[in-house]
Amino acid sequence: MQMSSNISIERKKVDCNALPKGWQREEVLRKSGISAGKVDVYYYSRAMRTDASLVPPIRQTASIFKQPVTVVRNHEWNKVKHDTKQVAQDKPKQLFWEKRLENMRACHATGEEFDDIVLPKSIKPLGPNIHEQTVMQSLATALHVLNTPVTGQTATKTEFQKNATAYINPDQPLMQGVLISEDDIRRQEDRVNLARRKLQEALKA
Amino acid sequence: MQMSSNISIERKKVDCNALPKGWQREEVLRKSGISAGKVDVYYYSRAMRTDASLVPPIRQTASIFKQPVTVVRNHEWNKVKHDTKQVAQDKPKQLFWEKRLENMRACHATGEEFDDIVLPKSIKPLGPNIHEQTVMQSLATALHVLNTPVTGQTATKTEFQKNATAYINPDQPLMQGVLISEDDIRRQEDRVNLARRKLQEALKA
DNA sequence: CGGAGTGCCTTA
DNA sequence: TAAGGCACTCCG
Repeated sequence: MQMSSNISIERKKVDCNALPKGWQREEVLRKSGISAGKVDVYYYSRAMRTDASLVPPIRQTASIFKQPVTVVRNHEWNKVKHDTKQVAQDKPKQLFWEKRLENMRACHATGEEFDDIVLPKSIKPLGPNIHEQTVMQSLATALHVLNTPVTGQTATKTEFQKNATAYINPDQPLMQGVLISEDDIRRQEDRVNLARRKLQEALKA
Repeated sequence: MQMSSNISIERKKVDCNALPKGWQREEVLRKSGISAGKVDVYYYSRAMRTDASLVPPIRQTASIFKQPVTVVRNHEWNKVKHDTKQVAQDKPKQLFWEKRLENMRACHATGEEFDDIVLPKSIKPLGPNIHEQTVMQSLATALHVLNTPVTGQTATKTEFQKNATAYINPDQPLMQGVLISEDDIRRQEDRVNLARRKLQEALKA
């Protein structure tokens, strides 16, 4: 049986010289359960996901939704166990927040601006005055933030023109629904296989 | 590389006569990787953790807590996207559900009842009319269901007598807080080492 | 943090 | 060399 002599060290960030510049190693001790005492190691290049600078520019004010409330008699108020699971509620989402990025361009450290990125034809913008570069930013954010599939909006173009605010799905980027066919999958498999064969041949030489 | 000629047979549970009653053998075919085609054999002695019959008798009705609600104009009601993340809320926990087990006893298949189980002296019941057999059931359920440490209630006996419902921690069994000292750990290590030595000697003979 | 699933060392 | 068994990774 092993026990750490210092129980307060359960998370530590390490600047590790063996790592490429800008990478960081974090060790987190598992505190409970079957696997208590094991260590999970995480590597980060640049800022973490929770970094405020990577959060899209949605409204920052507090939630207006009602929260569950427990009423207790006065002399017991400081003994009540608060159920943290119920307190955590999502903030309301700002619709069309992508518009705030509309006139901004990414640039090199030198100040030189990047060229526009060209999206595949199957990705079509959806929404009032949403054009290619805005969908690009919307889609990139969705891929970065969502931990569910990115499929686009399900409402039709007509519905969106009638009342975009009513038909928008705020979890998905501002593009028309994208369908991946069996053929698409097969084509992608072919590309991967081709790349593998090329790699094998390169390794032989 | 070996592959089964019938790809649908990649997991099979077998009632094996050579096994003691109640045991089950499962064979799982490895589907990918270097060791694809190899078979892993698992033995189970009773139901798995997810078995519904093992869930303690907590209240089964729906939540009475308020849920976030979105008001929409009438002609659009069937187009609203419901945010599933917000709908999923925990059911309220039934306090003192252990009382439902109070007059029940485990028995053999023959109908013969088990003797009462005697708990260590360090485990003390806590709560209105909670006695040894009820703590036993409360504790057994906690050990089975929790994936966090089982430590007992933190409130004092006096607080519990004053207002059990206010001071109860519903995540923990109905026993007074239990402390494991370094000495307890050392004593347990000694017991394990002794048992190992006995086993070694038995294996030599 | 748990569990499914795979890597790979040990044994005979 | 294969089977057994444990360590480990990966992902939800």
